[in-house]
Amino acid sequence: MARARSEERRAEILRAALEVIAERGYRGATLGAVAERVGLTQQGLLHYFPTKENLLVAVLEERDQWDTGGSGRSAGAWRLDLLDSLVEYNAMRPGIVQTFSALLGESVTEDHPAQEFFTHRYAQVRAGMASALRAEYGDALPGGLTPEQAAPLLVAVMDGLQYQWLLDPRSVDMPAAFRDFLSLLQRSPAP
Amino acid sequence: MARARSEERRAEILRAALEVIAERGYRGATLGAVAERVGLTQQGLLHYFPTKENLLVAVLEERDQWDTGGSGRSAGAWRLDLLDSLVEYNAMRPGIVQTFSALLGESVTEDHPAQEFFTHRYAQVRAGMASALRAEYGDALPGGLTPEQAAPLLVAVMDGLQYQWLLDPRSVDMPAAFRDFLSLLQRSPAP
DNA sequence: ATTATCTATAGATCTATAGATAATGC
DNA sequence: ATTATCTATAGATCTATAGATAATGC
Repeated sequence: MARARSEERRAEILRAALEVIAERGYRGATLGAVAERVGLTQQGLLHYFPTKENLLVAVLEERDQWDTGGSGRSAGAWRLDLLDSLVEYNAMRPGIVQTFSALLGESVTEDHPAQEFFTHRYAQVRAGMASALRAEYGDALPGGLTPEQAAPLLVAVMDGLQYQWLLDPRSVDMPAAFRDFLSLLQRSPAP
Repeated sequence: MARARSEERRAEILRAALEVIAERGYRGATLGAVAERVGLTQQGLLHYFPTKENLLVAVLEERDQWDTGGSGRSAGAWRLDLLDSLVEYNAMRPGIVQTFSALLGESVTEDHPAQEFFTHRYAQVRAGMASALRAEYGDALPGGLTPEQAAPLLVAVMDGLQYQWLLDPRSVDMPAAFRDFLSLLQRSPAP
């Protein structure tokens, strides 16, 4: 029972951390703000996550697990037809998108604790996208591109659209724009 | 002469601020670190920029001027054939790219002082890209897209590639990937 | 015993204000 | 007079450690 309680607490804290990071980034987030959200003192929170960096790592690990579908499945296993719904789903969760967009932005600064996470993750995702593209369209894509060439573009579009959408949701229809990009990757029907 | 000295000083400070922001983001940057880089005390720096936010605004304004080519020309006037060289040029200035990628990331967090800058800027850039695309390719792009639909994708690819490249320059050839994207926008030659 | 929280607090920083001092321009 | 810088410092925070106290599990 105590174990269950404790894990609930950790989950609550992670949820609160996600929110606070969305609002202020990792560097701007304070342990006190996270603690307050779950009704703890800052020192009480440190009982669950001994350092601030520790808390961030836990947030990232949770995301990793989410991406791999909870199972041991590698994060590289994407299916193109599901990407669409992923983007649609993200458009309904601005909070999560904001958290990871803020972290991605911060991660390019020196010695940021999320740097390795993102570097590793993108390498994996690019590889996964390439194989998904190959499965769907074969080796030859429009513009003479290979799946390996298209993969980083696919990832870039997803990330880039998130920033435009977060900054100005009324001007950018993220899911529609993403579908537009996918249609660029299909052989245009013979005119 | 005093005026000239003063403006040199301001320019030095802006350059230093750009560096420090690249290294630690805006929230992580300290006035002390910027001051030290130009041989001033933190209080001495405040003589030129009375608040930290003031300094950031000056950095953004400088960028705006850079984008508009120094003249009064609006930031919306892009030419597609120059985008290529812009990306190539950026690939040689990781510092600048890092500064603005870090700021873009932070700007999606609450009340960030660069939020308005980026929102406004992206609206302008999307419009400019759309008209550049129309000038180059007419109204009908591959995949059945209009220039207005392709514009946000173009911007997204540029931004997204920057993150992937900054995180892992050896795995991502940013200029090549960008050219790949441009080739998707051209009508594929009849097979 | 172990776990969960709290109070107290050390030790670092950070921004910004106040006011002094030196240097420069008219 | 104005401009450029400095020292001193107020006032806020922030992370993390130490150690006490209460609650829970065996």
